[in-house]
Amino acid sequence: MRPATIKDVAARAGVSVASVSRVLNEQGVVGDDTRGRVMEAVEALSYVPHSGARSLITRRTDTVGVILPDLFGEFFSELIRGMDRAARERRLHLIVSSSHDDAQEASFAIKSMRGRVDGLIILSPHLDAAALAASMPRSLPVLLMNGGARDVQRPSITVDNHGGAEAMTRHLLEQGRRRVAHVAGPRGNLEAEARRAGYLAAMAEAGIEPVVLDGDFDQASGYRAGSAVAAMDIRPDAVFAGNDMMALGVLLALQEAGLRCPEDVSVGGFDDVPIASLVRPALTTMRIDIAGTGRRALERLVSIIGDAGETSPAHEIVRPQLVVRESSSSSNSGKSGLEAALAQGG
Amino acid sequence: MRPATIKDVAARAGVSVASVSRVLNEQGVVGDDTRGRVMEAVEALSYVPHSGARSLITRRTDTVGVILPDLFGEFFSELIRGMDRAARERRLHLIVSSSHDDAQEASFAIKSMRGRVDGLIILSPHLDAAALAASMPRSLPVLLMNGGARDVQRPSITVDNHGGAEAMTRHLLEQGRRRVAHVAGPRGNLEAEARRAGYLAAMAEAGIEPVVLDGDFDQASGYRAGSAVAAMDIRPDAVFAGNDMMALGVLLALQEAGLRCPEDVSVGGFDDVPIASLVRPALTTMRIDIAGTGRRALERLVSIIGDAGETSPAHEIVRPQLVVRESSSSSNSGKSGLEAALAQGG
DNA sequence: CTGTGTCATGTAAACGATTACACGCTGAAC
DNA sequence: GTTCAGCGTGTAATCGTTTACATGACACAG
Repeated sequence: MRPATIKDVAARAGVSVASVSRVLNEQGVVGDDTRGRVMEAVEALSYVPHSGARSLITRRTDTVGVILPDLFGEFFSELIRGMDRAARERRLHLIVSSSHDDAQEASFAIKSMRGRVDGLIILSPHLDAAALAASMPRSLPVLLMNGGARDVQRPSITVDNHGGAEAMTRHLLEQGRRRVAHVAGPRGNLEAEARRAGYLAAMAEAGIEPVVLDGDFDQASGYRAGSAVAAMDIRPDAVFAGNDMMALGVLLALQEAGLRCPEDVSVGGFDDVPIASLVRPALTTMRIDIAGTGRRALERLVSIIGDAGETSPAHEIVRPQLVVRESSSSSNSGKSGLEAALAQGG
Repeated sequence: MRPATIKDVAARAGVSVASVSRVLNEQGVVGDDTRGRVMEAVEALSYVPHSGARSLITRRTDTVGVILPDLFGEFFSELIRGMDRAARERRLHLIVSSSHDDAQEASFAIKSMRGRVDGLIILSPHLDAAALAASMPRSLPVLLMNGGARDVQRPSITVDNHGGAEAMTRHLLEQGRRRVAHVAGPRGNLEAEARRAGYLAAMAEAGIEPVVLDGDFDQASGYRAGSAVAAMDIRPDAVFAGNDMMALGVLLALQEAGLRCPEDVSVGGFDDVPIASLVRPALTTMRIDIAGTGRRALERLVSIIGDAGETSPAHEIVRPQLVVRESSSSSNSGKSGLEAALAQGG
């Protein structure tokens, strides 16, 4: 039994397909009588318009695509949640495609989405803007996040990673720490590079020799870096990890090595993922309103789609905010940190 | 400038649209010469077939929908990741729609996806199977997860929550604990109910009076329950939380109250979300291969779509596996737990 | 009674792909 | 020299919508 078409509905209601269409789209004038009979028929046949046929003629799909890197975890799930909410309010659908580790894979994903979405949000922390741009015809509305957006002539939303990293490094220094080490994210990841650069800038400003350890944004690499820190001859008294997940790994390694945080080594992260406020000691970090940023990204994409070609390459910057918690504040009672954690967890 | 159509490609290549279509779909015979010229034209015009037009005639959208509840967090992001991978391998797209708290909202989401997907994976931990079934015409392939799948006549994948809860409770009892409390998930959530029932069954079997505290699957509610446990006159010596996030909250509250885990109170969770192995003490839990289950769900949906109507209502059960970590094993050295954590985190 | 404007509805032409069928050509078999 | 098979290609019908335009009914002014 094939699904009902608009013709079936028209036949059952004893009207023309045009009237059915008018009722469903609430366009043009329709008599009350006609409307009623159409509604009844739609209900009875449980009719749903064929989206393909519709998009064929309207030239819209009411769908937007989201291209994500492989790194999953709390950051991206929060981001998508924000986008999803905003999309629903606008009656848009969201096609997601994750796990794109290199530019080539991402490029392929973009190609496979063209023709079935009205616009695209691309999160590509890897450079290779050229490759990306190549797979995006100018006609396709695109909003870039996380990356070399300034290079491509496209609208974007990026986090001020450099400034955030500077702020965090300065905070640790202001707490009286001197040997502040940095656990960097993966090479080639633009966000990681910017955070590293911000750290280096702040250290240079303070006239202190920087110490950078390698990591790749996941917890295990943070753990390894933390162990390395604990074993150093001249042990750092603070660690700024390139993101929260690595910071958690660092915390664990320090604890494991018998070091107290923040007394022996204070720790800072980046992102403020939900779990950050829920570990002990609660993690000092640079907060990004992740879900809000996702929502904002979708809203901007929608406005770009609406403008149809008016792709003003406006580069919007999200400025992360320092959130001081126990892991970096020596004068902190456990209680206050805990209450903060609880408030956020709810 | 409108995007190129198959006609434009045909014109540029000097062939008919039929040949272009044949080249692109690798169907039927085409001469090498023709093929080459079509490819060239496709490239030059950066042509992408219009998915709507295609789905109109082929009656496929090559897209599957996923309906999620509001509860986000690591569990669902892992699940989606598994689905996404499997979908990509099959050149399918994934439309996700989250944040559906009640059956009515979910029902609406299902309706809005009909007509634009070939099939649907529905995660609805809330009952109201009737409402759901109503919004699903039999013609639409559906795979149910998490819930009252057995009631509706539809294929499903569900976790053996009852058995898992029994196993966990027995494990805690076998460790010599007697006053094992349970932090239950939200009322009306079928998974939560099953886990509670499993706990009650195991306690009855052991002839011990059960103690159930209310929670709603998030960390904050676990924290509240943990605080309550710590303050009890006859304090429980073990807590089985309905999921890992609540277990983390319990751990925090206990620590806060100055109780040691596992010495004073041992703790068990459910799900084995990635973070579970990465907290201290590492969390004993019932492991579900979350990403693998997501993959499996997608694969089954695909096979249902393929069978076209042969909707065998096979109810597949995923059996969680007990993973003992520090939070419940008194004879555990910190080191071994840590190594396990590291191995998993990588 | 005729002309005109308004309102409700119907008719039919798009939209861009797939594919059954028809056609023309070549070469082999008789 | 005819017939036939097989290959490569083209023609045109079809999918289910939306919407510009045509149509018909009706009321009202002249």
